[in-house]
Amino acid sequence: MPSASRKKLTQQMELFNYSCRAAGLKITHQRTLIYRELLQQPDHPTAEALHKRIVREVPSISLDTVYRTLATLEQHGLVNRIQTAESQARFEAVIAPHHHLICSCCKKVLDVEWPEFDHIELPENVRNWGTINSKNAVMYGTCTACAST
Amino acid sequence: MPSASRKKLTQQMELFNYSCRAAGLKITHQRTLIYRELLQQPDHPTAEALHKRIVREVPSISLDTVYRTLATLEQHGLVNRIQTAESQARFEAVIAPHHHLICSCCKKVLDVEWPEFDHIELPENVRNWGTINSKNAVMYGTCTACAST
DNA sequence: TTGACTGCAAACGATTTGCAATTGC
DNA sequence: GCAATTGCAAATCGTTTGCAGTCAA
Repeated sequence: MPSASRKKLTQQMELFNYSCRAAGLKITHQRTLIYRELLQQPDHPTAEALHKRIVREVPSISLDTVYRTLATLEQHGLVNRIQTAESQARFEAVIAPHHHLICSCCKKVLDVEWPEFDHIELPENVRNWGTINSKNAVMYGTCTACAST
Repeated sequence: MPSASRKKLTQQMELFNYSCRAAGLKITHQRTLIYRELLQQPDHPTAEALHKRIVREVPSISLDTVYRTLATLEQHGLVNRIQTAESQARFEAVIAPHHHLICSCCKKVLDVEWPEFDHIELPENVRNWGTINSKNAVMYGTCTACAST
């Protein structure tokens, strides 16, 4: 790993530790492993995929803990759960607002920024509905890799 | 039911029959019931909710059939599956492009039109990713009903 | 020390599936 | 009549939970 990204990772982990303390969460070995792995994986892994990777380093970690940790971190806004039409949920570390591009074929999820979307006004009738906390765009299609096969 | 909407329903059911035939799907009593119920329910029911309602009319229909039918209709683009962070999937008859407003509290899903969104250009980097078939916006918030309690 | 966290195993709930009977075309 | 579809029951799969031991603070 280039030293620049290693440094960034360290910073993000420090922020994670800080957020945990602020939320009253203990900083356990497992939580650290899970969050670090999530930061390093750009591919929105499922709980199972995450577990498989971490087990290589720490064979004793259990899948339940991965699930439980992700749920806890999600509750505290440190992790996002992405529900697609697939059976399994996917996760990502919360970094910056962005949107998702999902390949209907291989189910891979790609992050995209879309400032034009972030800035447009909400539809009118939303106002009397209540308060919006977040809005998100999801695009479905076929990626070039799948299209070429 | 006012006669106008009854007439509309009949039209939609005729379209359904037509689409089934076009897709090579047999028009069974159960499929008709399920699709009609879905058309009449504006609240994006879950498979179970749908089943509960239909059982009143036809006690012999099984939950499996509801699941199977929804999956079949979804494959043929007659029904949309809406996956939220909830455990259960919700369904809607495909009518016109629209977007979703989800209350984080009561989990109810409301349809909204949002032509401004439909018309904005896709983010740039999407073009080299592949082909987009559809795009959809989801907004999360708290509805006034939940906020007032 | 002490309550939060973990691993284990068992439970859970939504959805799917194999099979024999039934039904639409 | 034949293939598609259904109902039934059992299986599956992702995820959650109870409990006793362990660990961070």
